Amino acid sequence: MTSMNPQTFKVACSNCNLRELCMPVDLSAADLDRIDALVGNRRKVARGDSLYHNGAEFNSLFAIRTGFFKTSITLEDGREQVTGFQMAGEIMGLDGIVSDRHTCDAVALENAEVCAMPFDKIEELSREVNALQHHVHKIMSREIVREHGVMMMLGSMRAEERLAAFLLNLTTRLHARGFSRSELVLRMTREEIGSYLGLKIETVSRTFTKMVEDGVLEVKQKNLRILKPEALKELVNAPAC
Amino acid sequence: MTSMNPQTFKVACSNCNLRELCMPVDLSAADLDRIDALVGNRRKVARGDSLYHNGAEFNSLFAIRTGFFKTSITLEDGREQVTGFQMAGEIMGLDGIVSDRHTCDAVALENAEVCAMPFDKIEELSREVNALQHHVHKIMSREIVREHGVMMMLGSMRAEERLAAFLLNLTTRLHARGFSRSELVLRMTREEIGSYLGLKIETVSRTFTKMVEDGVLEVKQKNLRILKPEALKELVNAPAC
DNA sequence: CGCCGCATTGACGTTCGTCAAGTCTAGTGG
DNA sequence: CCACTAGACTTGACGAACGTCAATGCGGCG
Repeated sequence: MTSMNPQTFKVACSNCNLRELCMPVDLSAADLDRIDALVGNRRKVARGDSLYHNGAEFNSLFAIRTGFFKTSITLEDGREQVTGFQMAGEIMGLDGIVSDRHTCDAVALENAEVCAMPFDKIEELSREVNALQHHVHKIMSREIVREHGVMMMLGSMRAEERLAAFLLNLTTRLHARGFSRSELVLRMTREEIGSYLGLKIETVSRTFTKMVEDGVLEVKQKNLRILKPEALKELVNAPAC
Repeated sequence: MTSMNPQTFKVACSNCNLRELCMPVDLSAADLDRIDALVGNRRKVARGDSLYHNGAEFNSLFAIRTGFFKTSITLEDGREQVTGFQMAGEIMGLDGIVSDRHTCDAVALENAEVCAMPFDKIEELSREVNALQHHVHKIMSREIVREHGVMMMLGSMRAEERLAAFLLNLTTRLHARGFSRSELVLRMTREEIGSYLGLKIETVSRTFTKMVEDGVLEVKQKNLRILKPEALKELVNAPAC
């Protein structure tokens, strides 16, 4: 066990390889040091465990260092709606600011590590570091815009368009992290994809099958290869989702 | 024309009756004065006109003083998705922060008046007034949580549930502004309701008709009366949408 | 009055959900 | 090493919910 986590050196924003994705660029060395101090502690979350859940006290935002999460809300009758999938460099927990309590569940879909950033410290520091202040605003605005895209998917697209938009979104984000544009491994189940897209698992499965028959995709379990990216794009006239 | 707008006195946050809805409470008189200075200029928007549109340069957030808006995004093929309806005291334009451009269209559904608040001034002042800083964060977080509710509606609810959730949401917000809980006037068309709820206009119409037949609603044009609020609530197990 | 936009209603079609059976894979334990 | 099992996924047959198309109603306004 001990050998699994040999890193005893301090992992700071200043030497984190996700910095461009996560934190503002163009900071002075002094400001960078102060931002390092934001990161209270790092925390491991095992696959299947939750980072926070609906109703829990909100204290911190979380930056994902490694791993993959889903966020979801659940109705009283048990219906679950996945509201998003998050990967390395992305920020979680924004939903908790308004009421000092988290309003959704965040579950790790693979073993993950996050940086916890106490929100009162973020507010304190962003009064002094303008770039941080604006960055926080941008992160929240980006989330609002992302959700507009999801609303467009759910409200106006048919099953095949939704799945195409979803795959293009995933590959775009993975490519920004150095992965292939054409090959990816799904970290979520078909059911979770369906919940996110407002479709039942059978419809997700059938839509994958149709895309394979059309020569657009290769599907082997959770491994996907996109054979015709332009065909996917044609299925979606969407803006930036 | 001149007699239609006789108010030549300065309308400031400090004497605005929407203050509790719009701005932070518990401010010192001095801070309130500074917040007054945020409101650059007021602007009238006639019914059918747009406050901003997709692609336009982002400078300001807008607080609605009077009137009613819709925001929407449009695909290249013309499909429109209404992303929200906004009423007095609510803040518009958050989508523009991330890219310095607005990413949706905001159209007045009735004659409206808004306060334009230059965003750079908001950032400047919120470095000094902590309550304002936290308030801005809360507003953005609240919008994110609201959109989670919309995703739940679009992804997991049937037509009747969606309409019930929509009506309850409207009456709740109207009641917070001093209007009746049981009577309301729809400012939007059936088609706009449908776009927001991911339904076609015929389905919206039929669902209204069914609710009337069930004795839940009275519908006369855009005038609604809710006869059985508990029946509406039973249709929705939703959290806070 | 007559037009126009919005809304309603009916008949019918399509998409997606439901139900049920069956397959595949990974993991477990004999 | 190989049955056995559980969970995830696929596939087919069928049905329900919603979309589409078309006709009609109805208020408001020039």
